[in-house]
Order: sequence, then structure tokens, then C-alpha cells
Amino acid sequence: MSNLAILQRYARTSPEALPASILFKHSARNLVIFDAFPKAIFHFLILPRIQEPRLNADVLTDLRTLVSGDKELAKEVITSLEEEAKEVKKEIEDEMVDRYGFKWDVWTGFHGAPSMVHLHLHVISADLCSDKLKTKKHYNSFHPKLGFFMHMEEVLSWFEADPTFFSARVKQLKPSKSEPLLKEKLFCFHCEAEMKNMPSLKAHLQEEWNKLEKRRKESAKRKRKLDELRQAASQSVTSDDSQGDSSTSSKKAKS
DNA sequence: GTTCTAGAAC
DNA sequence: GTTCTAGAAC
Repeated sequence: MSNLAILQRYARTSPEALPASILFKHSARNLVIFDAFPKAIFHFLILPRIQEPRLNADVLTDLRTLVSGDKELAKEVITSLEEEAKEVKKEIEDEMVDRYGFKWDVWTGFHGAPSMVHLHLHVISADLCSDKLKTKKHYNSFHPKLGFFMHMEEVLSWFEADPTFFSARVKQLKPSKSEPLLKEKLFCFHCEAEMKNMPSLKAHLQEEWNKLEKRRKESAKRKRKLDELRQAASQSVTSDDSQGDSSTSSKKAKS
């Protein structure tokens, strides 16, 4: 079997049979796997599990096949993926705080023309700093404003719109509609600056990331200092009130 | 999806 | 001469 169908294989497999290096976690309906070639610091894929007969491989081939079929079933699958994604996002944010001391954005969305078979939702941190991000196609496929990357929020909104709009959006899901976007020029998603080529874009993205890290760390530091000042102030107020009973006043300050 | 590599771009 | 891209093969 080709690598292009590897996700389909995972989606059929009993989760217990998948190695921990591939599978992050699973539920009755979905699998969360580590992207084999992460295009950012954090990058997961969420796949709906194949469950015959309704959730078969054909229906779950990609977003187009799913939304071209039963609309209620499509909404169920996508909503379930969204709920899973929210959990994964929280876990990513915890890891961000542990490893970096601050949080940054996490994007959740589908590719307009995925090259691998089987529906997969990307949950990816908004840095796009990774050795595995090598080509214009890689970058443009995750650019948050280009249109190839379809944010979960937007996809869900189709289901709330009127049926005419919904079917119009379904028709737009032909690969021929989104593939040309991958060939667009390279624009930094932070500052819109145009970059000549991939090496200069990657260097620029790293600089943007370094700036963001510096800003976030400074603001975290300011926040800690303010908290310390507030704590000290409340302690001195309570100790004044209680005429020097330091053990009770420090307990009060903490609560 | 990646890898490989010819030839375009610099 | 080296860097970079993009298309074929897998």
C-alpha cells in the first residue's frame, strides 16, 4: 500500500495496534496522531475512525466526499473532530507553558486539496517553524489567510448558512479550485512581507518567532512582578489589621 | 505525503 | 559555480 493511503490504514486499525510514536490518543470516534512531518513546533492530525457501514472509507475519503453525502452525518463527524481538536489544543497549550513559559495560537483546519487519502483535521501551532517545512506548497497550505487552509470555524459555519450557500461551498471543494493557491507568492503570515524564496521566508519566520517569544516572555515577567506586588500589598494590609500575626496573614493572602 | 534531481535562477 | 525550485517517481 502506498504512503498516500497510510491514514486510511490507521483509521481502520485497532488503536491498540498502533505504536505510541504514531498514536497520541484515541476515542470511540477519532484518532489523534502525531504528524509524521510536523510543519510547526506542534502538529497533530485528527482522523475519524472507519466504522462500517455509515462511516466507511469512501464517505471519509476527504472533506469533499463527506459533505457531498448525508449532511447530518457530515455535521456529526465534523463536530466530533472539532470537540477532539479543542481538547488537543488545550493539551498543546499546557505543553507550550511547560516548555516555553507562554502560549501562542493554535490553528485547526482542513486542507482544500489534501494529497493523502482519508479525512484529517490539522491541529498546528501558529509558528510554522520546522525543519520539515521545506517547500512553497508546504507553507501556502498552512497560511492562515490564503484560503487553502480552511479553518474549522469556517467549515462549521457552512452548516449554519442557507442550503444554497452550503452547496455552493461544497462545489468549491474541487481540488482544481484550491490547488492554484499553493503556487501563490510567499507572504509572511505575521507581517504580510513578501519573501523571495523559501530560505529567506524560513529565516524571516524564525525572526518573527524570536520576536514573539521575547514579547511573551517579557509580558509574563511583568505579570509575575505585578502579582508579587499585589501579594505583598495584601499581606501588609492583613498584617496591619491583625497586628502582626504573620502566620494567619500569609494564609489569608494566599487564598 | 516525501525523495530525487535536472535545469532555472542567481 | 552554487542555490533553489518544481516535476517525476514512489
